[in-house]
Amino acid sequence: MVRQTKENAELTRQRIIDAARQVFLARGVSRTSMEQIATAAGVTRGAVYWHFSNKTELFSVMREQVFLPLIDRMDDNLQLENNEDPLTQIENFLNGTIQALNESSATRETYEIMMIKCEYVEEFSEVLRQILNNCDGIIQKLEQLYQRAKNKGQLHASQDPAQLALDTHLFFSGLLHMWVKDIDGSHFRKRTHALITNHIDLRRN
Amino acid sequence: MVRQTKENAELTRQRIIDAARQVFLARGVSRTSMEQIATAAGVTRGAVYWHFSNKTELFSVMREQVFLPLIDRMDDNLQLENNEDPLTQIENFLNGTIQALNESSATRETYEIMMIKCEYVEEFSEVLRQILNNCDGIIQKLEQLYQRAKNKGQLHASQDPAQLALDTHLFFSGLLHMWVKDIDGSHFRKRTHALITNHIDLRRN
DNA sequence: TTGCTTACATACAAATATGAATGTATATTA
DNA sequence: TAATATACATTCATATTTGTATGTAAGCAA
Repeated sequence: MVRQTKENAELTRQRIIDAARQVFLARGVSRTSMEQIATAAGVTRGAVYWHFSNKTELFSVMREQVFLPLIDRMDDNLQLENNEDPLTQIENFLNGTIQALNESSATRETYEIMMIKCEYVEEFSEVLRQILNNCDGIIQKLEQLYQRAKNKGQLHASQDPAQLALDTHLFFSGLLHMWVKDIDGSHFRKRTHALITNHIDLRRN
Repeated sequence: MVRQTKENAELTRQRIIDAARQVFLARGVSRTSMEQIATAAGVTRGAVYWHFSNKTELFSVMREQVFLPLIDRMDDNLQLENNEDPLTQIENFLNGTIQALNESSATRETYEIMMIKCEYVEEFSEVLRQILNNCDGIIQKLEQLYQRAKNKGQLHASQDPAQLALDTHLFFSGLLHMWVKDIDGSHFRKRTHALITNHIDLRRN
């Protein structure tokens, strides 16, 4: 095969991205060579370099393909609505994200790569900054929801929405990390739902 | 310099470890070559290979030098005592760990390397397993302390020690991750104390 | 003081990875 | 349908890195 149609080329491109994800997952981003990605995708390095200028760009594309939709979804779930029950909305947001991981292997794998199979140095520090920015957004929205919950009398009077938001965000961060790291011992993954319920119930008046 | 005395050799060894930590921190573990470590330590690769058989071993030694004492310290802080105030003991444990990070740059740097500058694949997956094991220990001890707190009436009756322990562990995991990632913007690092206080106060009856 | 060992430095061989250059057959377009 | 651009494969030149092998001067034990 020498020259493909546009559509086929697009398929090849996607195959390369998927192959990259698999090799990143198995060998870590740094140890992965373009040759390994090409082989996994059933093409040569020429094809990989045709579609992506280098490994960093390929990584970015792979990441954004999974993360941008996920962030959108999270934003949606955290959107202020005329909701009678903001606390449950937060709970749903947390559960929804875990559900996304359970449902999509691409999402799961990308998360794992980003958390424990990638070194955030040089070009990759930029990614870290993006992640932190995204965290800020989530924290803000959580705070607004907690404020609403407070206004509706769902919280104890002494609780501060800003602090609650940070606490929930840290809980969620930790949860995602443990979820990802607990690969075989699914004894942790199965508990997530109870953990989330418990976390929210701690706040309920 | 060709042949050092035993003491000097030990100093050289330690210089290599310290140099490795610096280069790991700046370039990530994977991208770091033995040559770079040697140069940073002011020796040649010959010296590095004489003291350590390869990069993985050097990494392990660097890690254990910081982690084993830290884990010991954490264990101590979580030890069951005839303490009147288990909740405060947990609070002190959390604060103590953050304090260790603040006080020792080696600890801080090692944490940063392990969290965002290291890929957990192949030989390194073993490290991940150790970390998870250590987490289990912490969770168990937290649970015991929460049980004591409950017996003493420090908690609300509805709260379950096991769930609280997990929640605190996730909070703490997330806290450490954010603490490490929030390198420049120390706006987060400064809030840790308040966050910890708040987290514990959420549980107080 | 001799001989062995240590604590490195230096040199070597092999493997691996990268980016670019070039080749080429086929889509696509004018 | 001829010209051109595309979608790759192949080849090449160049670093890098690794582990080991060898060299060597000084420490140390007898």
